[in-house]
Amino acid sequence: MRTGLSQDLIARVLGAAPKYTIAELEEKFPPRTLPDGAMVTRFAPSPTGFMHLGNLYSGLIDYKLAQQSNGVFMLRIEDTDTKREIKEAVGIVIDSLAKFGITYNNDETYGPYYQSQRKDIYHSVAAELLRNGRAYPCFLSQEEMDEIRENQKAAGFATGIYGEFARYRDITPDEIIEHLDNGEVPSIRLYSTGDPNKRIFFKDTVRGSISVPENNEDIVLIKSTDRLPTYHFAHLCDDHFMRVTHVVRGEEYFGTVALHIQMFNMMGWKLPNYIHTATLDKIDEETGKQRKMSKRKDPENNVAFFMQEGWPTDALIEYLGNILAPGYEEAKLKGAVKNFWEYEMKPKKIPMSGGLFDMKKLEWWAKEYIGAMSVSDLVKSVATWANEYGDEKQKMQVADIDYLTAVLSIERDNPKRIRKDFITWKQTLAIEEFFWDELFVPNAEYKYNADVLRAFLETFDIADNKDTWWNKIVAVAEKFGVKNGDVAMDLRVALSGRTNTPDLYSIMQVMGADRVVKRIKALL
RNA sequence: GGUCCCAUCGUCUAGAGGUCAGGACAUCGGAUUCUCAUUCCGGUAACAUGGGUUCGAUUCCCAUUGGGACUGCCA
Repeated sequence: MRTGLSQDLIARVLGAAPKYTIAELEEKFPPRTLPDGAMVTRFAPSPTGFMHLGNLYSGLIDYKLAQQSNGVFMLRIEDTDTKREIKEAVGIVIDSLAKFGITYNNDETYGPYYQSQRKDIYHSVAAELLRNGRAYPCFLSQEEMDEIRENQKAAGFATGIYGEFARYRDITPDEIIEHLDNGEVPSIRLYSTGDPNKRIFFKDTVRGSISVPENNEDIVLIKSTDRLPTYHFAHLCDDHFMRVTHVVRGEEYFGTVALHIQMFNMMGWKLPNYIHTATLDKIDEETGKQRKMSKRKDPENNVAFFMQEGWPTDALIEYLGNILAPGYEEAKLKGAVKNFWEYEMKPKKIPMSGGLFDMKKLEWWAKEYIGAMSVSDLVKSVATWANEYGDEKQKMQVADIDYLTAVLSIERDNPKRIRKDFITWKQTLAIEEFFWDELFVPNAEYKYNADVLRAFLETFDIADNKDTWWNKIVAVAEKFGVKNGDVAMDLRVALSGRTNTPDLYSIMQVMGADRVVKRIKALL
């Protein structure tokens, strides 16, 4: 610990006098009164322009934990990196959460929720640290730091500003004033007294007891460039004053826990529970090796991709839910719960090893999910998607809701025989295209038996029930000495242009007599 | 290089000091069906390696190997 700075100097160092004392902040953001066991969590993305799967994954844990414990789930925007900020980004996050049914509760009492608007809080805490000698103003320039790092690397030392490399660690008030008079803006650094030879122990909710070396780096608390806090300092201030009980974050933060514990201890604040989640991986198509999902190479890493492609958002929730709460799938298959929200996840069971994102399994969840939908819900989902994301063709397909409903009703009446070939809204429309004359592509490759088609047409009556209809097909087959299936195939291809379709009778019923006759005649 | 985390079928996982190591997806085979999709039945498939501890280890400990994260005035 070093000698603290005077109030005047603190005001000069920070650019302005701090607005609050710690006691005032404690009063302004009182401990929450919640039922026992209630968890307070937050989803805290930095607005980088899009939401990726990892975001959704950890946000889902946050939300679920709060939801099942009658706690509070907040959305906090970590917009302290002014260099990388992107305008539309926050809207994308909010919109994505809404689409996945994740709602947050940003109570005014604990706001504001944009870190860029919480400067007063950070500066007030920093002032306290400056006052009691736990932090100091640092005037190291970017060039100096680069040089220090290069030298450290060359000498084989750990990089960073610590010990002898922390040149301004013991700067005196007079020297500070000198730099200030010079027009320099300092960063505020932690005055670390940690000893890397000593170890610090903590409990991670997922990984259990962990021991790491103490932190000895004089990490930056307040940046000189914009006087905004770094992630570490914002984490300390925000998660304390927002009264967060469980901090869910990616494992990339694992290495900085020692620092965070150090800061919480320094302030005498209660450490939140930490849940460090594993990254979502995929197999690289080129190398065949497992790796972290990447923004550049993997379009499916962007949740916007799933919405554009029309994946049922709930299916994605189910899939992700089963990953973060192993056992959910079994519970659902057994009928113990209806959906992920009903399943109680155990924080301790969140997997700690990297999971491969498995598109095949996602497809399965999607098929199951759509298979369980009512026709009207299915129609609604498909139409809503087409109107928001679809092209002209897809919008046309959903224009006539009655016809769309008829098309999508095929093979959905028998609960044991629900077709499971729908995966996404987009793909659903695509495989049904032949029902629309504008999109129907006759099959020119297929060798039709014109006699069969002609014979079928002669007896065809749209009013026939399925048995009568089938008997007529059998009769045609006998007449020409071909198999029943061959007749059906001729008709199938004639009507749909495809060799694979759902129930033929249903198709004809939905298409209507005119369309059936017209398409067959076109081949004669 | 340093610090830290992880390791059960192809994938996601369950599991306990003694189990035929269980499930799901994928895959393969069979039955049903006018094709496809369904549905039903069945099969293949795993405890990374080496040392300990123990009557006994895949389970506990150590090492090795492999994978991952971090090592920024980014979060």
